[in-house]
Amino acid sequence: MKIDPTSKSDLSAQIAKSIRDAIISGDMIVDERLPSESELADQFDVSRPTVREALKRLAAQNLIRTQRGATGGAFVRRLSYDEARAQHVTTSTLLLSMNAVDFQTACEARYALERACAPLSAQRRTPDHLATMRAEIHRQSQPGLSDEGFCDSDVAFHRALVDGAGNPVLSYQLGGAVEAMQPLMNMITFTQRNRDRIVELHTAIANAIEANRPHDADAALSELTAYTLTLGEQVMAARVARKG
Amino acid sequence: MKIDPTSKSDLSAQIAKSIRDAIISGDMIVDERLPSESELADQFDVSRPTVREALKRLAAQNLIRTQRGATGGAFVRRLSYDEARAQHVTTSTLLLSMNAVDFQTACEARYALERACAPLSAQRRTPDHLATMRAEIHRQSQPGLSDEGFCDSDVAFHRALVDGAGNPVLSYQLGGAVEAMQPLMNMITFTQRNRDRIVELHTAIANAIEANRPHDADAALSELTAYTLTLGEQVMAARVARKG
DNA sequence: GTGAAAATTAATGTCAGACAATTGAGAGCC
DNA sequence: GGCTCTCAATTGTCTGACATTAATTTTCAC
Repeated sequence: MKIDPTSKSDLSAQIAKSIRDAIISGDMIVDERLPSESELADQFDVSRPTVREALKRLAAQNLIRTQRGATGGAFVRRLSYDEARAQHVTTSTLLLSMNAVDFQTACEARYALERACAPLSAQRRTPDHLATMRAEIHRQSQPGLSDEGFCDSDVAFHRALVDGAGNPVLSYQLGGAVEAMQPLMNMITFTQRNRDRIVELHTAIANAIEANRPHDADAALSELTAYTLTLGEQVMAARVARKG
Repeated sequence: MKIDPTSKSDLSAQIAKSIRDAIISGDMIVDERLPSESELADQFDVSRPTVREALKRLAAQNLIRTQRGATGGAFVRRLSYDEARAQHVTTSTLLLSMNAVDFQTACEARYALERACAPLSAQRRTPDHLATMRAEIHRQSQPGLSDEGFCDSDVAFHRALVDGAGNPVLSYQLGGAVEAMQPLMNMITFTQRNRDRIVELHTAIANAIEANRPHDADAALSELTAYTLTLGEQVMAARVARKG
């Protein structure tokens, strides 16, 4: 294996790319062991620290895991749904916080995605999913619940709704999106929101899911969208009023 | 700043986490310069190579960029939509290829997501989006087009549909999903598919988007979903037949 | 005085070699 | 056979050095 010395990018970036390509293309399979750091250093004709930097890049993307000891080394790692979702949440959170996304855009995206899986959830949710939704609704109606607790419960409720569709790929995609956006939306709206109203809408959603009435679920989600948007506008108006 | 020496994880992982938290929490803002590697080494009481491994981890997640030279260093990087989507595509591709996702599940997730934004696209698409869709349809109907070219065009068509919703957050979420799944689906189905049929369905979608008829767009996408699922079943049947 | 060339400097990028820590495997003993 | 002990392989970390890059400052010819 060779590395292009005329390339502008770092050696460690090139080596990481080379190995990443091998993994993505299927040349290396899950749990396969990579050559040791010394061997890689020889193969790529670089020093061991450079190889290590490359391996750390891959580790940061959950592509490999490393083990110390005699039979240790770096191994191709199976990316689990949970890890993938965690990565998705991190990326989405950063994207939103760094790009001044306006509230309406985030809100629209979040509910558009969620409504995509509500019909499937109505059709296939297990009693477990439904029980989780009911439990979270109950938690949300406790007066002593903190704002953080309410937000967590909100995320858990919507996650149960998404998981109810019984499609892990969908759960990964939407779960990541909802988990990233819900806290941001709660941070904006918690000053203005009426918990009773949200509990009411959540109950409507749960009822529709329980009765396998996709259309009702969609309608309830529409109302929740509209209510959230209204909250956003109220917060904006309050901010303008304070400044003026 | 200090690092817990009793923790099981690597020093470089701990340092990376510490800096990452500072960025996510907003303690460090975009384009802010991190201390130099030597300074970080002093602050965390580790050697420079260890700091460098930590920085490479962050670079792999597009959280920082580095610059050489006198005024160089590591800077907090603004995560762009394109980079975020690229990361999302990479993660999704890996997840799908490593977890033996069955065709039906992937197909269902992909079209559920796409149908979520079709109504918005019908309402808001610009002439540009429509022109892109028409151009890709035309390209797909050229007899000389290679399988790879057809797949690329397919992705471009669906991406235009998603972008037509005019919501960058939605484009990031769905674009990533579609771009990751479409090639996999094409890889499976290209032996069986009928290009004319796909062009026909794409045209129906474009017509519905042009006429702002969300319901028609949804129906056409449903048909495309059903057709794709049929293809998947045919491929499976063919495989069984070969083996038996 | 001014402008271009050269030295300075501060930072990342890379290398070589060493030692520490961990862990599985096999030898040796009972 | 089962237990312990040593050993060897591998990753984790450190030290110190040099190379490379690029902005800044200085020098010096004009």
